[in-house]
This record gives sequence, C-alpha cells and structure tokens, in this order.
Amino acid sequence: MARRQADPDRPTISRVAAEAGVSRATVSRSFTHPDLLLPATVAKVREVAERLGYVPNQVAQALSTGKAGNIALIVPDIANPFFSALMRGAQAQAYRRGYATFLGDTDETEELEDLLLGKLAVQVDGFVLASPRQDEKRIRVHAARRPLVVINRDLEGIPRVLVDTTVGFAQAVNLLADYGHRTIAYVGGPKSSWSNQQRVRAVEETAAARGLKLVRLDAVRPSHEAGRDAVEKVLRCGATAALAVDDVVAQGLMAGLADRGLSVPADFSLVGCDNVIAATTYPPLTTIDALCAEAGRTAVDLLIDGLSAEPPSERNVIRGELTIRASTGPAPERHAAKKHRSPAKSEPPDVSPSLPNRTER
Amino acid sequence: MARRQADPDRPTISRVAAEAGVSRATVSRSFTHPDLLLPATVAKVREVAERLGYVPNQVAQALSTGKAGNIALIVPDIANPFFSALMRGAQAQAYRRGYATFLGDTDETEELEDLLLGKLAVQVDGFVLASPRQDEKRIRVHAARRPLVVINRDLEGIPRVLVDTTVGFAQAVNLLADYGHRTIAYVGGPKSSWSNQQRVRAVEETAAARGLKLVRLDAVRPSHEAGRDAVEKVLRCGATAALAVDDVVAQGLMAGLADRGLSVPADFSLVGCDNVIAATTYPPLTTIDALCAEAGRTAVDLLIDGLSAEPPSERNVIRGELTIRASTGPAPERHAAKKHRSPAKSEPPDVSPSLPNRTER
DNA sequence: CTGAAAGCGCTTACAG
DNA sequence: CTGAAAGCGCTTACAG
Repeated sequence: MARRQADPDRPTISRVAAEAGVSRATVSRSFTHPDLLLPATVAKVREVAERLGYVPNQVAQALSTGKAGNIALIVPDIANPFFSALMRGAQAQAYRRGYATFLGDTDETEELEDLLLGKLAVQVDGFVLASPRQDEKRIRVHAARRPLVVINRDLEGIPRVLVDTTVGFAQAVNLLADYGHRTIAYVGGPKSSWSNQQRVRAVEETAAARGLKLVRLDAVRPSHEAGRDAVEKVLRCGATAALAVDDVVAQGLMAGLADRGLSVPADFSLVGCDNVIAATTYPPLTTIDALCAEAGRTAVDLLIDGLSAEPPSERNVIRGELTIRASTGPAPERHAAKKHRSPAKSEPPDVSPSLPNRTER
Repeated sequence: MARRQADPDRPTISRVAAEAGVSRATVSRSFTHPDLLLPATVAKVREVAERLGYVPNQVAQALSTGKAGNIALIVPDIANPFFSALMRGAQAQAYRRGYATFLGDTDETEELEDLLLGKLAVQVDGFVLASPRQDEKRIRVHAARRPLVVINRDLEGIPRVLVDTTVGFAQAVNLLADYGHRTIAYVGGPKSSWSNQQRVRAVEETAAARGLKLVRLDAVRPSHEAGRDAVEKVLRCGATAALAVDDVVAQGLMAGLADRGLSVPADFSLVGCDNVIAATTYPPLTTIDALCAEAGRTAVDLLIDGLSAEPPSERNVIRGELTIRASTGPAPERHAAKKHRSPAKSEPPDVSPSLPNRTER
C-alpha cells in the first residue's frame, strides 16, 4: 500500500471523474481517444480537467501501456562540440515529437556505455546511440531488447544514420591540390572510429588520384593537445597542408603552427571537419560539415517513426560537404611553382563543379 | 486491462516469486529491505533473481513509491561550452548517486523553460535549473511543486549554487592595471544575467580603485559574433585591454582584433571567463575559471541530499579565480610609460598576494 | 520473519 | 457512447 503520493496537489484521474460526474474510463478516453466519446462529454471533461489543472501522470501511463514517452541519448562525451551539437538537435526533435530525453555520457568508455544502456532501458521506448565505443556483439544485445538507432557506425541490420564526409574530404584534397600543395598530411583519430576510417580512405584515394604525397598520422584520442603535438611531425615530413579528423584537432594544429611562428594560410593550409567551432577560430577554418544537428534530428525521427510503424529504413546516409573559409590558400612559393592549375589568389578554385559549395564566414 | 508489456522477456517480480517459492512481498523486500528477512531467504531470492536476470522495474517502483529515481537538468543552451561542461559534471554525479538524468534545452527562451519544467515534473524527484531565463515568480511556482536547485541566480529561499567570479575579475583588472593599461573595456552579456551583473560590478569597483578608465559595452546575447562586432567600439574608445563576460565573447574579440591586424597580447590584452575553451584559443586566453563542472556536481549533490534529508543549505557559493595564460601583457608603449608598477616583461605581476594563482597553458 | 491484500494512477477489452 | 473491472509491476501497513 503506497501512502506517499509524489505531488499531493496534483489532481488524479479519479478527482476529475468525480468532479465531472463520469467514470475514470471516460476521463481517460477524453484525452487518449476522444473520438470514441460524445463531443459534449469530451468538452465537459476537458473543462473540469482544465479547471483542476489535471494532466495525465506519465509514469502511470507508462506502466499501464508499456510506452514510456521517453528516449535516451547516449554519447561518448557531452563536452565534445560535435556531440553537443548532435544532442541539441536530437533533444529538440524529441521534444517536438512529444518525447522527453534522458542523457547518458559514457566518458568514452565501453563499460559505462553498457551500464547506461541497461539502467535506462525500462524507462525509455528506445535509444539513440552515438558513435558507440562498445563492441558489436554487445550493441546487438541491446538492440535486440529495445529499439535502438546508431549514429556513425555501420552495423548491418541495425537502423543507423551515417554522416558521409567522404565527398567533403575529397573536395578538400582537390582544393589543396588545386592550390598547388604537393605534400599533405592527414591527422586522424582512433582506428576504431568509423568516421575516421572513411575519412582516411577518402583522403588516400583522392591524394593518389591527384598525385599528391600523403603522410598519415594518428591521434589515439582526437583532442586539441593531440593536434598541437602532431605539428612537429607534420612539418618534418615537408607537408604544406593538413587535413584533420575534426575541428578540435585542426584547432590544435593551428595553435602548434602559431607557436612556431607559421601563419595560416600563408605558410600552411588547414582543413578540419564538423563545422561547429570552425567559424570561431582565427583564421576561420575551412572544414567539412558533419551535419551534427541533422544527424541527431534524423536519428530521433527514425527511432520514433519506428516505434509506431515498421522498423525504420536501416541505412541512412547524410552527406556533409566542404565549407571554404580562411584557413586554406595557395602553397608557399617554392611549391606553388609546380601547381597543377593556377587559381586566382583571392578566390578558391572550384572544388568539384558537380557539388554546391557553401561559403560562409 | 493492459495487454502489452514493454519487454516481453523481462522477468517480473511474480515470476521470481513463483520460481523461488516465496511471495512477491518477499521478493520485493529482498531488494529494498533485506534486513527484515532471514538471510537464507534473501540468498535464495537473490540467486533466483540473478539466474532469471530480474531487475526491479523502476517505472513500477516510481508509481508505487512516488520516487522516480530521476532528476532533470534544464539549461538555456546545450551547445554553449559553459553549459556543456556543467552538464557533464552534473550528469556524472547524478549517475554516481544512482539517478538517471533528463535533459532539457530551453533554447534561451522562458517559454520552453516553463514547459519543460512542467512536462518533466512527474518523472523526476527534482530539478537543477541552470541560469534561468524565467522571471522569479514562475521559478518559485515550480520550486514549490518539486525540489529545485538553481545555478547562478540569487533567489532568496531557493537552494542555489552561485559561482562567484568577483574575485577573479578583480584580480584580472588588477593584472591589467599592473601591466600599465589605463583604459579598459568590459564587454558584457544580458542585463538579466546574475553572472553578468556581478562581473560588471567587480570590474567597475576595481577599475575605480585603480584609477582606470572603464568603458562598458553590452551584448544582448553573448556570442562569438557579438564579441567580434564589439571590437570597433572597443578600439574607438581608446582601450588597450578588454574583459569579456565569457570566453566565447573573448574569442570573438580576438577574431575581430586579428581582422584589424592587431595582435594579442602585444597590441591588446584580453581576459575571458569560464575556462572551458580558453586553453584552446590562440593565444591561449587569460581567463577566470567559472568552475562549471563543479557547479553542476554541487547542484546535483544539494538536490539529492535534500531529497532524503532536510532541505539543503540555501546559498552555496563557489569561487573561481584568475588563470593567467598568454592573452594578457604590458600595455603598448605610449601607455606603458604611465604604468603604475613595472612588472618584468616575461612574468606577469602578482595579482593579489592573498590568493593562489594557477598558471597553465 | 513472511504473506495476503490494497493501492500507486493510469488504460482498455468486455459488456451493455 | 459509457462504465465496471482487471491489470501494468511494484511496495508496504497490517496480521499472524
């Protein structure tokens, strides 16, 4: 026998029923299936409910229907701008569709990821799991229990949204090639990251196609520090431009270059990825848009659509493209002589005629 | 009659009871009040539960006990680094203490803030409300309904954690004065912001005490853009240094100065506040630490402590101090001549002997 | 120490 | 169109 009610002032369905002179079933139906009732009945119930400030108790509804009205968003690191932006898009969309959202930060560990997924399960109708660090088997176990959509991991059979930055990275390499750079570096992230893998591949292929020398460096944890620390190696290998796995690393590279008195883009060109902090660095970063907010929004839509209808389409690719700002420019003189085409100094060359190019500051 | 169970595989208390040959009450007590039972009974029940993978359904528990085991965190903008860091600290602490956390982004509007507080109320045991944009009256209504702790708003009678950056801003102004700056600017945030108000005051008082000329500019919405746009006015008034309401605005100022070919700190000194992105700008920002993570953690502790015991202590002040990095330095020559004390060029002067000074890169 | 039973606040098949 | 009743999965005062 429970004697404690959460909020003593909160009217219950029984109070409304008594006040309106109808049964509790009728009050319930006034909100969930008004079409089954006489309009007059609905009107009366609603009037009373309004007056009393009645709002159906979601916890009771959840227990009765098995639908929680909640989703959970699991991310490796809230503080990473990519995930902040993603979360923002996701929670806004969930709210719009009437869902409340739990937040889980896994602190980049697979253990916490697993625990959070387990703990939250009863309280949610489904999960969106961004950039999972867990192994595939465990993810599948969770996906079997609860609807789950994954972001940026390509798991056959699990609904997923993948941000394809392949084209964007190819555009970026082409931009650098057109600017006359002959040796470029790619400063990557963890090998287990799907996003990193596809970026590496795109850079390698395009560099090969354009006859550029490519030096590849890997940061285990993509961070500002890692970027700054990579500068020495990048410079030593003779590169005049670098692409980074994300904007945070690119920003680190910028700091490291500045430490050595090199200026961007005069002495060195830089390209990042994500387009969250890129507009706020100085100089503003040329970057590939990772459509963070859209990825979050899309994942939530897939999840919620799938809850009421058929399981959602499995593989959803959204494509981020190059945004040219001020961190890229012609290769320094001795290299510029060799350049393939000669773009005007003040205007970036066409990257890929078939693709739209947004340029913003 | 509910026919749909959320997770068909999930064992219920009845299944465990049957399997263990005890009543449902005994199963329940094995988890919530094992001290009331024979150790042997508890052991048997736990063994069966373990085997079946039984875990009490939190939703049912919530309905029965009125305790949700959840809290909600309401912030104006997830994507703002200050709030990201705060959320990170808060959700980690909530998790540690066994609570799951809902996330609400109000998009800087008071309407959404009000709606989220209302929608989430049934599902949580309490709220932490960061930098509320709502008027005091509405906040008090919500606080009367549900335990609520506020961050960075000084509301008598409501438990709150206030990050006091007053001392830090005073230290910063002293630093600039010691460096020989005679005219400084403060680029502020919204007038309704408690944090902004206390910062303005600290800057005004210290500037007056040191005989500095202070120019005050206000950005309605503290953003990178706002910072960049403020540069012209700042320069026009003859200031050689500026303090910004936060690091984002300071970073905007840096970009605007760079656009005009001015370098930091040689031509102009800059101080921010928050210490989240400050270490990643170039040059790294001298800033006041706003202890974001600690504020989040403390708020959650207050809230959860207050749930089981007496209402928590009301006014909890934590103090953030100055962190000197590379964006501050001696005033440019014509001013330097007038300077009050003559600190060595390579080392920042003592800010305030009574206070510890952390210097990091 | 343990169980039978009522209750938390809803929803909904079943009658009427 | 509407109500009485059972049920969602727990907890706990009351007996024994």
